Amino acid sequence: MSELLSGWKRTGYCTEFTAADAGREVTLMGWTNVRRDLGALVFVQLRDRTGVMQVVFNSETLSKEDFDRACTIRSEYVLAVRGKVTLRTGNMVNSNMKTGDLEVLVEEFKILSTSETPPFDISDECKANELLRLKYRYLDLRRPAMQKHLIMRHKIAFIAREFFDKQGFLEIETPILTKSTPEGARDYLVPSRVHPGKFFALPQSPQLFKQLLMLSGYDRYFQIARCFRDEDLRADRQPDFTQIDLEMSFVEEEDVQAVNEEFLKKLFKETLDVDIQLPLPRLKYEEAMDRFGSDKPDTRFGLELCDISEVVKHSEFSVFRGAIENGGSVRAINAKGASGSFSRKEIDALGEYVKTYRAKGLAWMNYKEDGIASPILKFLKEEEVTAIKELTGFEPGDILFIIADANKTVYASLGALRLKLADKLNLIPENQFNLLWVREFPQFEWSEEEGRFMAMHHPFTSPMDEDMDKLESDPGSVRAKAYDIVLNGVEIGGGSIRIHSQELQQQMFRALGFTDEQAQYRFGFLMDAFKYGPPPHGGMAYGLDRLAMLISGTSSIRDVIAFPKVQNASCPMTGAPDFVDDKQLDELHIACTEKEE
RNA sequence: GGCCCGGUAGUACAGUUGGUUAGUACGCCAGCCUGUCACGCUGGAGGUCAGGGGUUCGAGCCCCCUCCGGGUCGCCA
Repeated sequence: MSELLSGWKRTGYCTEFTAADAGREVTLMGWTNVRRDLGALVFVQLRDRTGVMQVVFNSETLSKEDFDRACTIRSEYVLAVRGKVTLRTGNMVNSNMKTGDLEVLVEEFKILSTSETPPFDISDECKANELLRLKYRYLDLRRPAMQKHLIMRHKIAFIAREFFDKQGFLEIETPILTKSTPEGARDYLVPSRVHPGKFFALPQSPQLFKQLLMLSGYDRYFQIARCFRDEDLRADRQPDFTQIDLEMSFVEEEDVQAVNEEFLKKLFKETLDVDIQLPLPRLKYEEAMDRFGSDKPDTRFGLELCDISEVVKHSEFSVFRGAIENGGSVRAINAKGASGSFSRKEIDALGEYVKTYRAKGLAWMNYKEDGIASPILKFLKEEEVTAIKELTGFEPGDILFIIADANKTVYASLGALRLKLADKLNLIPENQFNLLWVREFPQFEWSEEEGRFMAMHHPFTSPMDEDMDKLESDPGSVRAKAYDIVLNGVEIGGGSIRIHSQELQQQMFRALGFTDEQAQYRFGFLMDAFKYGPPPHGGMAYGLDRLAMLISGTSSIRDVIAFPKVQNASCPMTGAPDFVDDKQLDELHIACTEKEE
């Protein structure tokens, strides 16, 4: 059935032609988007990745045999048509189409491929559920919206390569099969055939290799690097994803940030024609948490947090007093003018919402025209209410939401509530791109599960100079030379200045509770290398997928990945992961303990 | 692992209080049609109501379990 090209060459893409081409003989190739059969006249919209062109099969100008053949054309058939570009006039013009003033009158054509009826409509209006689209991803990718996303992703990667190349960065590949570094996320493991019982790990990031490249003297490195983390998925998280990864030698924090600000400026100009003002705002971690309850604050709107602990610390209301006495705090968000925006039922729903973040409850005060309505008013003294009003700017027409708990819980729940409120109150402006740096992250994070401090960024991050002496005496208060780049409340990248002193690195491993033997076993190659003159260095990495997602304006990372995985980390199209032959397992020295029918 | 939402022709949905033969639109198939462009007209085919179990005279609808998808908390150095 499929005909061969036999020397036919495509003149150009479907949308490449204009009125100036009228009369020109052209050859177009593409997929049948829409067919309209009027009996003795058949219209087909021919589609390629640029768009569509109408081609016309006329029974008067084609042989009967050819016209009958044209009548067999169906959706998604692949055609090659030869004919004359012709102007459409009068009501033949379709002003909704880019090529609506043109059509090609077919003189000769080939049906290069036939197609079964696709399981869903290949168009942007298609509402088929995502699982079906992912099962037939190759068809889903024909939709203009998906093509637009992948083209944008390409553009971002291309701009990155162009920019970093011009800045003297070398793109150097690092291994995909590498050594497990269990400090971070779970590793994907690959069994070794030649080393029974031993495993490679897929890289969570090229971190150690890029540091070694600095030691080797490649003082500006970058890579568009595939990374793998065996953790649960989210709307903005895939198990295999791509980083724009870079590292620089002989630099401090500001140097890394300066180069990257220029990159971001270029990126937003060339993708969205948005002008980014430099330098970008810088926010300390502590301030970000205090004001926004988040280390990746969305600064496109207000609703900032307000600490009212001081004025309620002696309150008779035991929930408030208790939280403070236990080392926590009481904080509030004043939703200005939102008094009438929430029914009692909706407020209760917000209370349920914050429980997701382990808050025990949500206190609120609704300042109506006739006074404050609030379930907690009876517990508060008049001067406490007055003080709260003063601190938070609480006025008639406002609603105040208050959470009292451990700081971690207060930040998480109020930070989430802040986003929820902004969404409900339509406070988030469109087409605004707020980029900012968050810096001075804590070096360590206490892990209840492990019963020890863990590196918040990673174990190779340098502490801040002024906190160096507290590494052992007070690890919890040590700040790191670590920074994240945040766009509209999404962490799109992060990095740090690394430790380049062998002694300090050893001290760090000890602070993290590793014995020297454990450190040697896991990171010995790095420690060894550091004996040979590592330069001061630092860098960062962007999540390319997230960047593409935000720049494309979609809310799912799957929209900007050609072949993504679903929530249980499987691929509906290939069926991966899947069982393998016993023979393969034998060769890998793996005994299979679990197998379904 | 927890919580929330969802699963009905190829697709998107409707389906009343549990009650006769499960509907609508698009798509598909056939016929007619020379200017369509959301083509039109006529006719037709198409259902494991996710799967299993239960309650009931009777289940798409109620209950339980399982599977699958989405969101999220934990997790993600």
